[in-house]
Amino acid sequence: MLDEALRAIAEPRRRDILRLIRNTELPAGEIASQFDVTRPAISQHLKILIDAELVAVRRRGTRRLYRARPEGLADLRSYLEEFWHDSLLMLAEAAEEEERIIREHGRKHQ
Amino acid sequence: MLDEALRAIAEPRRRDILRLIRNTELPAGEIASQFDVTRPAISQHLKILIDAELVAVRRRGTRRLYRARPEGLADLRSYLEEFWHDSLLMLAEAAEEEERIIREHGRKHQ
DNA sequence: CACTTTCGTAAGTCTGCGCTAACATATACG
DNA sequence: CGTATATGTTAGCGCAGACTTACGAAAGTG
Repeated sequence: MLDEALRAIAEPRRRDILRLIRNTELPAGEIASQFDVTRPAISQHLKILIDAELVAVRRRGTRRLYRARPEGLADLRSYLEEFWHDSLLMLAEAAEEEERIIREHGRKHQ
Repeated sequence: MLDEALRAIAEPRRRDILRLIRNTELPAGEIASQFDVTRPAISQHLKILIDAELVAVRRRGTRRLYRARPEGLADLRSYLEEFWHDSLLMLAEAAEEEERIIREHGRKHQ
C-alpha cells in the first residue's frame, strides 16, 4: 500500500497532477486541460492516485472533483522518514561534528 | 536527477538493497547472495542506484564495496519535504485546531 | 603466464505501463 | 424520453525495465 503510493509519485505526470490539486479541488476535465495528453490518460493517472490513497474524489452532479489527500502524503512521508532514519542519523552526526569543529577552530572558508 | 532517485527507490528490490548497505559496506557478491535473483540483476540495480547518487562504490582489490550515500537520501528527502509542504501544512493546521478544541472542551473519546 | 575469483556488460525475453482511439455510463436539461 | 455534457472503461500499441544466460574484464595466486 505504501509501495503503491511510492510508485504513484515516482511518475512525473502524477506529481504534476498532485501539485495541481494539493490546495484546490478540480474536476477531471479541468485537470486534463492543463496537460498535453488526452483526457483518458489523466483519468487513468487519477485512478492510480486514488488506489494509492493519495487523492480523494467527490461526485458533484455530472462531474467529479478531485483533491489531494494530505493524510496519504503524511503516511508516505513517515514511511520514508523511518526508512531514512538510520543512514541519515550518521549524516546528522557528521554535520554536528563538523559544526563543533568549526565553532572551536573558526570558520572553514571565506 | 531527483527524478532518477525517486524512480530508484520506487523499486522494492532497490529499497531492500539500500536497507542492506545503509549502515554497512558490502561487496557486490554478498549483496547478491541475500536475494533470490541472479547476481547480474543485482549488479544492474546497483548501477541504477549509483546513477541516482544514492550509493557509492569503492574498489578494493578484486571486489567492489558498496555503501549507501546519506547525502543522496537527504537531497531526495528535502525535495519531497518541499513537495509536501503546502498540502501537509493544511493537515498540521487541522490537527492543531483539533488539539485546541480538545484543550478547551476536554477529551474527545475515552 | 595460466587460472581462479569477483564482478560488469550484452543480448534476448517477458511483463508492466503510459498513451491513444473508440466505446460505455451517468447526470442534467429541454 | 432524447440529447448534451462530463467522465470512466477497454483494446491495442510501443517502450521501458526487471529478469536470465552467456560472455568479457580486471585483480589476485600458483
